[in-house]
Amino acid sequence: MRTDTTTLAVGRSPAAATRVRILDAAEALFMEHGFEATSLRLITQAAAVNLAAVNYHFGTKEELFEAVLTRRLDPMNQQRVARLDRYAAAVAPATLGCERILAALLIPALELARDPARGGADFLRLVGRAYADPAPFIRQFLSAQYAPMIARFKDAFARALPHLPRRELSWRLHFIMGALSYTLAATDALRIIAELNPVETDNDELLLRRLAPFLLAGLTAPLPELSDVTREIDAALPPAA
Amino acid sequence: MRTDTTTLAVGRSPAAATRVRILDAAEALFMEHGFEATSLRLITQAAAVNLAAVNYHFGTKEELFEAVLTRRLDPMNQQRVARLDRYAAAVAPATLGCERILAALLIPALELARDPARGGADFLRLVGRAYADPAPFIRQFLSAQYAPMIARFKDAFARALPHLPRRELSWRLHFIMGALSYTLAATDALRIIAELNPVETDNDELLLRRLAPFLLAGLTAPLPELSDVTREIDAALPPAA
DNA sequence: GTCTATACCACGATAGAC
DNA sequence: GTCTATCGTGGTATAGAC
Repeated sequence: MRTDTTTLAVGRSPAAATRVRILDAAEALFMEHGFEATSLRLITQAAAVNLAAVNYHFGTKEELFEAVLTRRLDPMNQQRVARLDRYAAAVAPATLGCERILAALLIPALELARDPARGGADFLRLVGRAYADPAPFIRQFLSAQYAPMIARFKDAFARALPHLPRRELSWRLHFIMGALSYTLAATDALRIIAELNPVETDNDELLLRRLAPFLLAGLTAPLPELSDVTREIDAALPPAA
Repeated sequence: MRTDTTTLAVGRSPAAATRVRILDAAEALFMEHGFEATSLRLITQAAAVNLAAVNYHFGTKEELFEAVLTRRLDPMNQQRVARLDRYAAAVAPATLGCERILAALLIPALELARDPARGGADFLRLVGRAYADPAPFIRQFLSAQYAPMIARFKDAFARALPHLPRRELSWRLHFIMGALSYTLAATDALRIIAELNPVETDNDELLLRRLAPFLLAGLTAPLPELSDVTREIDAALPPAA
């Protein structure tokens, strides 16, 4: 039965090494081609293991995919929460600002992005894509994976923005995670925006540095009732039937 | 050969009707299960046509997918540009504000979202998912589909925000399209944010009304050099190797 | 426990008959 | 224009070797 040597597996025993070799090969191929477009036959061939080994160690292709994500995501989300706790401990109670909370959310992602041993920026792109995948198993998995971390950050933001209704905060946090995921996922979609001038294929680091102020402004924006855009929408669209 | 009765096809001749029946069935099934997870056998069965009819009328499954998107997206993007032109004509030259430009971008999407005959909100979700799809053919198709529209809006925003460097504007427009796409795509991912309290399964209309102020604030945010978040990132992360 | 060989059915695509 | 037959490849399951 599936030994719980998920991450350690230094590769002493060839037995445990099989599991890790599959994980590594699957990660690289999923990053390159996506989930659906990557066949188990390609993965097992790259890992130099038998096709049935995936079924034995992970069950299905979907469970293999979840294992690939968990291996990197779980530590990263723990780092996010740990950094949030560290920031909170360094200031007076309930005085932690939005800037540092947002930084606690982004910095561990940046650190992962510049660490090739953990997949680097390509792995974050994989996560971003998974975040928008229609497959129910992916959505459920990511929900469970992110829920505790998100809950912690939502509480922190709620304390930093006491005037903002909880409901509104939920939406804005949703937009933030969406913009972050999409930004990471759509590396080559930049051409949609910058048609000809080939923006230097920035590493995700610079990208996140540009994203942070954008997200911070949206997070601290006035309430939607006051916005000129919604007034414009109201003027153009009569109430729905 | 593929008759060019893409949209009309009122269904007089059974020949043209086949093409539209495939289009309708494919649209519904792609919306429900996504591109890869929808088989041609399921589509042709739902459309009550032969399996090979897809190959005859559209070529490949990919081209069928593009036809499904084009049928709705092309008119919507034309409406966006038309509305932008209308707004620009109503004010003095170079005085069109960000609010109305953003409204021109969002209102046609809202109109489509509340029109079941064009697929409604589910179709927008399909587009949002496609926007983050790793498949190269989808990215290329959407680039070509959106490029002219985006270019028009980028010019408009550039006039409204003369102080903002062009490069920075490109990034922010990228973030806006990302947040928009993701928000549309991740209808059920709301639970990631609002764990237990089941936010009313809002129609996309309310969702976009909440998104608009968020995007407007990000668009008009101070330059990244001034942000506290980037300073925080700088403090935590020494320059990359 | 770990791994392998192999069989199974569904998939996208196409050639050729009608 | 439409259909049937068929090909190569996909994920999955299992029987049995080490």
